Amino acid sequence: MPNIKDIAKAAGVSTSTVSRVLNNNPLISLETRKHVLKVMRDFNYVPNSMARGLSNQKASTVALLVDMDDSPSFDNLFFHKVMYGIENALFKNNLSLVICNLQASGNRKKRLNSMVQGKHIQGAILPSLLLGSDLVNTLKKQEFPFVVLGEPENIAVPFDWVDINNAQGGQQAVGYLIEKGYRRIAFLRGRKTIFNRNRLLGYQAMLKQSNSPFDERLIAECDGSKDSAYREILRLLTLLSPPDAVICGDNVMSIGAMKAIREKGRKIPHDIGIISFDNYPMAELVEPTLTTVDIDLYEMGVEAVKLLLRRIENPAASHQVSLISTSLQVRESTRA
Amino acid sequence: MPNIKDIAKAAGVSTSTVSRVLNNNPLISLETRKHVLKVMRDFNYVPNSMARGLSNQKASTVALLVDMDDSPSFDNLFFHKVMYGIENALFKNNLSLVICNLQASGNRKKRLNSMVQGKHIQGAILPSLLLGSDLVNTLKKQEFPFVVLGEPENIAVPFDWVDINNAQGGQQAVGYLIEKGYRRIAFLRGRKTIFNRNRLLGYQAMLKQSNSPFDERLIAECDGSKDSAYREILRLLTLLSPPDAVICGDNVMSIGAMKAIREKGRKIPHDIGIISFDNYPMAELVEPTLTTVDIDLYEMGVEAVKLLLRRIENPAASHQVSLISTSLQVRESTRA
DNA sequence: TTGAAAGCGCTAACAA
DNA sequence: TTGTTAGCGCTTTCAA
Repeated sequence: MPNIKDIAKAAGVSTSTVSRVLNNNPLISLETRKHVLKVMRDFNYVPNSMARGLSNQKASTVALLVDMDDSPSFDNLFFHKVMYGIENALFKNNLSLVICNLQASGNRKKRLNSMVQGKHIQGAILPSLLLGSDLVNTLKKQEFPFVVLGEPENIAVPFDWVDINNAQGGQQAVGYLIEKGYRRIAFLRGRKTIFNRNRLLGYQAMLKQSNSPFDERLIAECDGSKDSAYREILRLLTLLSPPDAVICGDNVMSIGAMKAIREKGRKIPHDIGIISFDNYPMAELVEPTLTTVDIDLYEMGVEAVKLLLRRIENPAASHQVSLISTSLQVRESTRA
Repeated sequence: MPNIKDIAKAAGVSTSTVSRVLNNNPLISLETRKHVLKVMRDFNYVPNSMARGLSNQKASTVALLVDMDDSPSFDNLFFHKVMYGIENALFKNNLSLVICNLQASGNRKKRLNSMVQGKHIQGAILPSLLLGSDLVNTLKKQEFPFVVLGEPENIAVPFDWVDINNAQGGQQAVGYLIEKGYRRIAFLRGRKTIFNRNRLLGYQAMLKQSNSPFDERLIAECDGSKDSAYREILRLLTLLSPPDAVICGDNVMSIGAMKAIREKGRKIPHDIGIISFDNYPMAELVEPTLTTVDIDLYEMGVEAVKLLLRRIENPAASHQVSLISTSLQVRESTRA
């Protein structure tokens, strides 16, 4: 396996010249560059990433920190798509992605520290869920570049983050339902997370904007499970003036909601319309298929990398936030 | 950030002594070792991974190669769980996991080559799906350590691989159904993959073993979609002597099957029992909930790492295969 | 049981 | 525009 010396010798130049070619240094004459590149190709030369990293004092990897013990956050397609986006964006920048599992069961700080201090990674991307333990402070103190996935809650220090524009999603759902003639739109909220709150805020904002009355009784809170959704919808359907449409926090809740509606003898989408957040495969497996608020998680990953690279480039830059637009995926659960 | 010199100086020893302590070299006296360890702790010292790697001529990472473009293989919980197992097992061996996306759209060989030759990774784990292009040969030729996930098909060169014991799963399903009094057991096979074939083989083996008649007409082939499963089951139910139980290739097919059974007015599990392969969340969301053949993907990841480390340790070792046991997850879709 | 020093492959300051 | 050379932080051989 050839190294830079071999190339230099074969090309009849010094190692620094080869290095410059490698790094696209503009000082090199076109002729020399071409020649060296040819030799590299002939030798099938690939620079040693560790030597490069050591010399440059920076790794060529970025970590995606996750808590794999936390199934709801890790064990779902959400994560996959984000990861896909991240990997692709990193690759385009000659970086590679390392997955680092910060389980609650292990010593998170220690593990992260060994990655950071050990120069294993150049930056990190982590879900806001992981912020609880004072990881942020640790990272901040070391001036280590990182970006957070999902709007953070109650964190004093400022940092870069990216999230889905959940409020916009709520607005789109309401707007579409109104457009289709639904009038009493319920909102089935899942766990008390910040993104569910934002979705609700969007819902309220759109009702107001379209001069529709806002009825607090149409907001149901559940724990995100199928069963709790089922119970809540049954309850809503016994109201004096029951809803004629429901916006569900996610696909799982939608299944509980649909069951309740079916049992009450109402027809979807004729009597009651449903829009669900998220767009998992099951949205197309149920009957009728679900109209969803689709969230572009791939793009969210790409954006996270963008922010991270910006931060690495300029550690002192002002903190930035990116929100990814949502879009409606119309299927059968809303009137045509 | 302290380096090995700082530690050496502070401890009043040479850098080689510090290095020996770092590497658990037994030649170091207990006293010296303790002292050096204390200084390390005081300084919060973490060795630079790149310097180590450069010196040792080997990276501290292992790559999981995936094709993220291929949704069916990547975009599912299957992958998550395997990854979970891999990460954990690697971590226990002071290795970290890098995700490398070998999309069909990109130049796979080139990308892999830059990882391997660039000393970015010490070994690789890849799904058998990726073997098509002659990646194996490339890896083999370089004597690069790798392990394959999933039984390979038609590959001439031998290598280490690990898979779920699918045949065993088929046997368990049949055995349990027979035990519960079902007599005419249909097998709804998904795409023509090797693991579906193995499941079918297990099915046949167990029928034979329990002296149950094997009726070819009870084997239905479909493309793995809900709709094709629905059609096939409808067809089976019109046979002169229709099945009283169905083994489905996966959860999605089960949904189509259940729909067909419901429409025909048969009751699950009374009239017809269902067992599904895989154990996705949706198995618990449908009604009745699905009895499944659970596959331990976490363990499969762990095992893959075990084989990989063995190969790294001893490149000339004989090739090994590991099959992970399946287990039955009993729920409502089979008689109690 | 420990230390001195060369070397892993690359980069960059300085010199030419 | 290119070459010389001193590191980057660690490991390991050889000598003591």
